[in-house]
Amino acid sequence: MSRPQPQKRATVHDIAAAAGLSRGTVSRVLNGGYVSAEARSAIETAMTDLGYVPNNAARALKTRRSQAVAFVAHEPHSLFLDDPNIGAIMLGANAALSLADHQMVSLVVESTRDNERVARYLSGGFVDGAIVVSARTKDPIIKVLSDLALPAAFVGHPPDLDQNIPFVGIDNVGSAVAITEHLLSTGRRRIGMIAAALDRDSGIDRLNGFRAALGDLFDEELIADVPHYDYGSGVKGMRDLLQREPAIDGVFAASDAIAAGALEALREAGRSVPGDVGLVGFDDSTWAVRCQPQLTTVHQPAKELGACAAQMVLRQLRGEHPETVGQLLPTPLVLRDSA
Amino acid sequence: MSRPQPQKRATVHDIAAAAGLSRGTVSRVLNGGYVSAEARSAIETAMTDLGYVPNNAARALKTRRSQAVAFVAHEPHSLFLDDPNIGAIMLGANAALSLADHQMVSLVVESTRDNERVARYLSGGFVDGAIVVSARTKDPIIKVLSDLALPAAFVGHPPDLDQNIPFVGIDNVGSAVAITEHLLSTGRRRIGMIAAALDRDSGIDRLNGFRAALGDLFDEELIADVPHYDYGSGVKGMRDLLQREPAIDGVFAASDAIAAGALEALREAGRSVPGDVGLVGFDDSTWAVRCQPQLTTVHQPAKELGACAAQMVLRQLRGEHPETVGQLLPTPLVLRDSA
DNA sequence: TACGGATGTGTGAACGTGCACACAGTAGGA
DNA sequence: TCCTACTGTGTGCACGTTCACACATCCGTA
Repeated sequence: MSRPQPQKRATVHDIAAAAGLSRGTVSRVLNGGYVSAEARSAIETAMTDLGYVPNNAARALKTRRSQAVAFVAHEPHSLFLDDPNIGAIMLGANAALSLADHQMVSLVVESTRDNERVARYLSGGFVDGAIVVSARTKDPIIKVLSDLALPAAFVGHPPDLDQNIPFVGIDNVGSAVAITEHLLSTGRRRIGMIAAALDRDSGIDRLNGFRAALGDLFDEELIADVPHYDYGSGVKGMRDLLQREPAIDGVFAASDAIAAGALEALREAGRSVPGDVGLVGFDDSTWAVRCQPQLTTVHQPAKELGACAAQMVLRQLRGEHPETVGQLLPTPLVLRDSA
Repeated sequence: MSRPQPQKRATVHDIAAAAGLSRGTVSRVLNGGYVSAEARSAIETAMTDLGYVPNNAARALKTRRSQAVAFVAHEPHSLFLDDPNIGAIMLGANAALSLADHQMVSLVVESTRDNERVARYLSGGFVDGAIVVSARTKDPIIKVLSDLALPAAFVGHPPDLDQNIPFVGIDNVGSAVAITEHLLSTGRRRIGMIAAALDRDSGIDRLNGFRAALGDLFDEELIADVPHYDYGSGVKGMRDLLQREPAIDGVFAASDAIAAGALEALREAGRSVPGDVGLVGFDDSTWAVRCQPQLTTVHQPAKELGACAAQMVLRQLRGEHPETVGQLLPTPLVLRDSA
């Protein structure tokens, strides 16, 4: 019935003409203002009839708003895939943004070259704001954002973060204390930790919490320091610990992926979990339930973190100043079979 | 030294004035055309001095090009996280697009409501093209794309895909034949399959390949049909198979995640792998090396699939018609320990 | 009657860019 | 000498929208 209507898209002019009104009134229907009921309904039917969709580029040009927010992930690609956490954060942010009619544009920073590309992109007016995850200490992006005064929010917070940039995170110290105390409560006394990513706040804080919870039982020798939160690091770290202290009876792995790797190393060394060694992880990711035995771990509300960061950016875009600069989300302990 | 320069961004006018030339010449420097060497260098220094970045919105408005390509993933969120494959495809596409100065915008389709949102988005001129992964048979998005005549490419191809829309994929049938023949070559005779996602080309093709390779040995009873390519489905499917045929000695899992789940079910039933049962997967994802024993599987070039789809869209944007409508990438067998 | 406010509508001017066109100068060939 | 082709540059307009402003109408009240 209807013609294929190949490329012509309806504009405000077209629907104004169809409704017998002016461009201004159409604009007011879209953006709010005084419009009579008849005018509004006439325009709305015209819009559905002609299948009107506002032209984003024109709107962006005039309003100086792109309706897009960058999601900057500072991770090597491989880790991006290996760590389900970051994916969940991204999905949470995406959901919150699209609910507010904003588009998420994801940028992966891997090399220094990428860093420049992203800086140029952020300063190019392509986005109205930015969500940054897993930034490092002394990350150049922190300075870029400060200089641009671009509305932003961090997931996690590097210690040198600008005071005015809001962040959302979890209480890594408190969570580490809680899970370590759980290990202690099951009677473990020679407890080690596979600590990862010590160039980031999350890594440092988990180690500090562990140290604080153990008190006199803490032994520097029982810390294995690995670069990433991944499976391979877990295998390596656990082998290391076993060599240094064969009598080890408890391990706090800085992530579930690391715990899974540790489990493998323990199995290969003939130790049973939780019989010989109690093992706990961190994240409550899909890893936790995949393992045999399933992992006792700290639940990290990844989706909520992303959503919360998105809200923080959106609030700034609405001109509101975030009443809380930093926000910490709760992290319940999840008790399963590994400790 | 330089003033903070709070919000004013340089425009073509500004650099034209700074270089003592006209807007037109600046535009020609940016987009090609006759420009003298002196004029070009004068403009280029003015651009770097003023930190000029072209205004995307204005350019998009004028050229009717957004320089953005949608990445449409038709997956439940949970699967998006569970399946590393799709993440790798996304990263491959992203890399190829940003190399060509295009932005990738990822859209996750989960519910029918999402479907409408995406259709509206695609028809809204926000993107110049679309990459679609894991579309279902009779997916409404196929019709939307055909109607819009939007440059697109599919990863994988539903049988009812429009003849003119290019796709890239792997030879699922051939790969399934190859891996099944490997199982046969190790002496297995009662071979079952955990088949998944039979509403998609990949799922159907893997099953068909399996059937073809087995010939007379094929037994309908030894097919467990599960909905998704995930771990949980693997556990369930394998339990099912074990109950139907305790003497089963080989299993082809439709994905590595499924194989990992199957491994768990086999362990729980006291069967050894590869001793009692030979097990093979599909994807060569991180799952394959995490398992104990590591999985023999089919390597799926996920990143390349994404990159290839991106190229197909870019070619169309350049006005070239893709010389090959469909392209299949090679999938080498990876022999490890599980069979 | 006149006035001020609330409500409703139309109009012109931008936003920053690319492109068609006009124009100018030079060189080569008939 | 004139015509054409090529190189190089400037100018006006349009892309589709929003926003400030002007204008018009209606009401209640001084």
